Amino acid sequence: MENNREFADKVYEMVKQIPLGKVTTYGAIAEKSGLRLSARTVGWLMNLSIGDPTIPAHRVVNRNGDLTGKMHFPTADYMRNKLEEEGVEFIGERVNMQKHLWLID
DNA sequence: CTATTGACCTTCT
DNA sequence: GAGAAGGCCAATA
Repeated sequence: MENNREFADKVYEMVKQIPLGKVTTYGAIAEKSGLRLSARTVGWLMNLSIGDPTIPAHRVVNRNGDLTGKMHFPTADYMRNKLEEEGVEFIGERVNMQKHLWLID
């Protein structure tokens, strides 16, 4: 059935529900989706999400707050620029998780 | 169909 | 505290 699809669906749903000026982590999404040890798959789905304006993949960062997927974006500064534009504070090359880390309810 | 890689995270040594 | 390995899911060659 659509069991495997459920994971991707949940990931997309949560990413789409990320409030403006907030960022989340792959682990949080993976864990909330039921795949705690499969954070990598989240990234893969995000990669496929590129091209979908409904999925703000630029708001998804890793546990370190580093923009790991910036290289997969149109431009390396796209992610950083977009987040800054939304009001996200940056600490060097990392996002201020302590302030903008959004956890799923 | 098998093997390798990839936007990660956790745990052991 | 730092480093290395394992684990999961999916896509590509």
